[in-house]
Amino acid sequence: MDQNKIPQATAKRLPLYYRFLNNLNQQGKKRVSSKELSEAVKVDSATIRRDFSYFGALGKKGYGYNVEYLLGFFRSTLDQHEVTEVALIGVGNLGTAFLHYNFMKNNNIRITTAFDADTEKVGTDIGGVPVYDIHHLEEKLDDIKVAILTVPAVEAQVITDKLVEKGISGILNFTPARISVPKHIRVHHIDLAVELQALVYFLKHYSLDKPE
Amino acid sequence: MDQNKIPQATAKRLPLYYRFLNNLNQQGKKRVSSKELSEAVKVDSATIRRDFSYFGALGKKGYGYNVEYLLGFFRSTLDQHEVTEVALIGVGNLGTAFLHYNFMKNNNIRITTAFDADTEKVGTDIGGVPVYDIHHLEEKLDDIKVAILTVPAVEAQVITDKLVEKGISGILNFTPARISVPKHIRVHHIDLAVELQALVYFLKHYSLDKPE
DNA sequence: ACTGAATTGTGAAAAATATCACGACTTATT
DNA sequence: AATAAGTCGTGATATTTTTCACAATTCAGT
Repeated sequence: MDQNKIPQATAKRLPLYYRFLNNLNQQGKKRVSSKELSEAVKVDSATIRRDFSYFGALGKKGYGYNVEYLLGFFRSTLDQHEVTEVALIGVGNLGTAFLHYNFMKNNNIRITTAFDADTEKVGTDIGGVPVYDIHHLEEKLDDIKVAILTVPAVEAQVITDKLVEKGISGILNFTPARISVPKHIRVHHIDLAVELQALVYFLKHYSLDKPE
Repeated sequence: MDQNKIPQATAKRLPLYYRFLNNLNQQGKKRVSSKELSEAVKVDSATIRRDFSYFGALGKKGYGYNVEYLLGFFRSTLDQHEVTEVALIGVGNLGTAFLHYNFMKNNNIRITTAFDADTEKVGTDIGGVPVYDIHHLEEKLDDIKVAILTVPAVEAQVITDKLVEKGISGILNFTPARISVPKHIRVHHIDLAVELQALVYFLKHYSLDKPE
């Protein structure tokens, strides 16, 4: 909407920076240099300075960055003032892992609703989140714009279609299926098997001390 | 070691291609075009052709690619002939999800050993994988080169150090901690909270129909 | 055989990302 | 006040990745 100039690669690193700044702040640190931050998050210090510079001059030459100031800045940049409600579809092991994760701690994100087909799970609370019957997806999804998809691959497209119909904006897809959506909806894929296989491939084919 | 010319971006897509070729093959499809594949995996068709071209001329102009041939080619490229044994450290919800995932179906990867600190879990089998006491990591890890790290963040570095000492080559790190390792060891980070937050950020700041 | 439609493989260009390297400024110390 | 050490912000450059666009080739139909 507004800051379209920020490179996607930078945007993907912002949450990471944010979390580490939070840690530093909690440790009572007042200032931090790009070099220190670099060691903590394993991103080149020049890249960090460049990333920050897209938002203006946030630091002081010869000094570094004021942790509290930077944190406040990122808080508003990352929209941490307003809670984002998220639905979780599919309460298997992976889904349950998400339900137990406290996103509120660092991020103003809350999973408010979960869905599953298993009647044993429907009606329970997991990690404080009520689990509804997936067949009632249409009624219970009101106003939620983001969904985490942790269902079996075969269900992925059917459920996606329902989410789309209910006006979802973004989907974090953990199924191996590459789901199809209208082009105004954003889908991020995280494919655990692909990640594992890619790691194995890199180990076998790339010589040591190569980055990422 | 050998094919160092292949771009990293390409290498990361190979497992994805491989899985979809497998699907096609099981469906009995004999040929496929880069355009079809593109729709299935959501990667631009020119990118797919470019990716394949790093391995030589695998297709036929005006025809496309022979599914079986391509599959065989990738099988050997991705070292699918030799089983890769993987250890899983931390049998929480996320870890359990991995233990139930059958990587052998498409990939010749097998989780052979799991570790946890919880005495209730130690000694059990989950998804056919024996769970050992994490304090016996040193004795039971023999010869395993790849580990999946799904422990609480505070434990991450300590356990990593032990893995390094035992000669691990690669770690798939699901903890929010950015672990430190000697530079010849490869670590891939998958940070679930960061992924979720990045998605939310993109939704708020990037206008629609933007890619990835 | 010929024609038209489909599709690859790739040179070239564009776009995105990362890194280098240094002037300018800040702080601390003497 | 002067000096030294530390650090940012950024122009310039390098590297990586994606995309365009088209000649060359193949296939299917007549």
